[in-house]
Amino acid sequence: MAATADVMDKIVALCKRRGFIFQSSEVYGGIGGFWDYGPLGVELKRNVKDAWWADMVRNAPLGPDNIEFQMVGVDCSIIMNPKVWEASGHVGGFSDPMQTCRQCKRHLRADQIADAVQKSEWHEELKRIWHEATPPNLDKLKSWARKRGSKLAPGLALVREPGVVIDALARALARAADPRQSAFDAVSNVLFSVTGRQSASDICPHCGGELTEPREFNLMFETFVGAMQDSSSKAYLRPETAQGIFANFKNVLDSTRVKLPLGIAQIGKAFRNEINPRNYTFRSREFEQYEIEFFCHPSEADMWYEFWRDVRHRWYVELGLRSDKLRLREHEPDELAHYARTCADVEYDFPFGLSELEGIANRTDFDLKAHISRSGKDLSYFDDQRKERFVPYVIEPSGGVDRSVLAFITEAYTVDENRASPELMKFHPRLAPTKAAVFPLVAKDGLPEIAEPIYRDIKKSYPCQYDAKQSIGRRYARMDEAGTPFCFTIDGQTKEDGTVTVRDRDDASQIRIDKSRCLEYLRDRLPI
RNA sequence: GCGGGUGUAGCUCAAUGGCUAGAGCAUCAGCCUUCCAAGCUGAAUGUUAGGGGUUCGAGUCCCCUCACCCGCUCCA
Repeated sequence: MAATADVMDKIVALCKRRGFIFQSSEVYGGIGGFWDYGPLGVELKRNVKDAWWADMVRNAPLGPDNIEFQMVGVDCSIIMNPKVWEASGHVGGFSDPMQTCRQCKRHLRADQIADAVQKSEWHEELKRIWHEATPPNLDKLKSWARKRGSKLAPGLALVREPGVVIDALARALARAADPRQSAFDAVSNVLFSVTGRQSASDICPHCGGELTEPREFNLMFETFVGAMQDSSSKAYLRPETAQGIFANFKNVLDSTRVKLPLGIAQIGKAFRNEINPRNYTFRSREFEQYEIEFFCHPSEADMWYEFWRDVRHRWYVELGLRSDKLRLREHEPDELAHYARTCADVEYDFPFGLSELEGIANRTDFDLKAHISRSGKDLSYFDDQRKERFVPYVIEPSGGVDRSVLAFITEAYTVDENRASPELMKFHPRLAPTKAAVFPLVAKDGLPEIAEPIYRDIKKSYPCQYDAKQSIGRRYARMDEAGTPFCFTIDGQTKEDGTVTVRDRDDASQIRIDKSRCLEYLRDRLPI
């Protein structure tokens, strides 16, 4: 674990040193959960998004049995009518009331507490002792508190202040007409706290300690539309781009002559007020998503789900996530969100653990039906072939752009102690921020005069750097850290036979090609 | 939000409560250099996170604030 943490630290350091990723507002000490992309990072991220848009939208793959289907894009506003988020369930359901244990300081979801208490070992034992005798044996309870209790539930009132609690229990039993009616659940609150006011839902399942009041954690950022800040002007920054697509489903149908099956794609920012952003850019409060909502007939939903799951997994592999760190994992039925019938995650094993890059879900007709019901608009679809009107099912491949970028960075990061410059970034050439560099071996003897036109020629087609300063080794090393796949070097031999060397980033090998063929060399190795 | 840790140059780190806060690496300039962070010379770089206090004197001790990191929680 120490070693893997070190790897992440090295990656973070390289990303800062070379200008991939900076902490947002760093001059003011930073701000948690927000990150900036530097000159190399913005090129890398743009390449990732461009590759997605090119491969998924403009040149979408053929469907099962080579079905050609339609794929279009949208770019929706970040702030939408708040009713969108009421319909989608985000206002009500996208928040988790949390409670904190005053004793052990654990943070717990309020809706899971009562259940967890019932299942806890200390609760089982208390219950058993209580029911063993009639009336309950208080001495036995007292000795349990001293021994087992102090281990299992050190935060429990009965354990912390046995005298006070046992007295309170004795009084409660004396008051009861029939001790047998003093069912465990009815008086158990006395066991839990000296005030007797706590119930099983206010007790820490781990240590028996008292919890704070439930606190609302709505993960949506709030803002106000217009200058007046009151409840009527409250709005939200979108927590996902998907709802913009659902809200525009009818607009797209009515304006573009598309037919089902139909995919609508969007890349854009989304915002979630995470309780605790962690793991570098992985869990950010402001992040970018690429999402497809793929609308189809309900009877074909399973087929399209499998299709998209495999297409999306393959896309990551083809862009360089070749190691066994990339995994495709089907969700277990009990893991599924309320809106999803089936779901698979594309996961990457980062140094900080296996984490999700993208989820592919069968969302059924949940979202469209929610918007039909809330807005009163008819969002159903009439299929001319089938002569049938229906609410489409939706397959949703929803990926995190920044998470993918971090995975590509992590996979590309390579340490080779046999090289003079051990650290390098082996980006897929399609993703590499800079595609090539041009160096005169020395900054004299007419070499710069040969190199500069080559650089200017390449620059018209590909991001390219020119560098004549310092030793050649240092220049190669800098390009290795930037992940530049190819370096062209002009040397003395260039003046004699017109050839330059091409140096390969991954193995530092060199070949000579004619100086007129540099651009052609790149075109053969870079798509588009 | 709670607990723990950290905060000195771009990076890694020094500096017993005591002189003008130093060193290596990196950066930049010049020289040299015909293929892998080479060599020589030189330069630039700090509100010691911010604020307050104790003291003759604070990077160092105390308090507050801020930020980041690690747990609890999270899923694009």
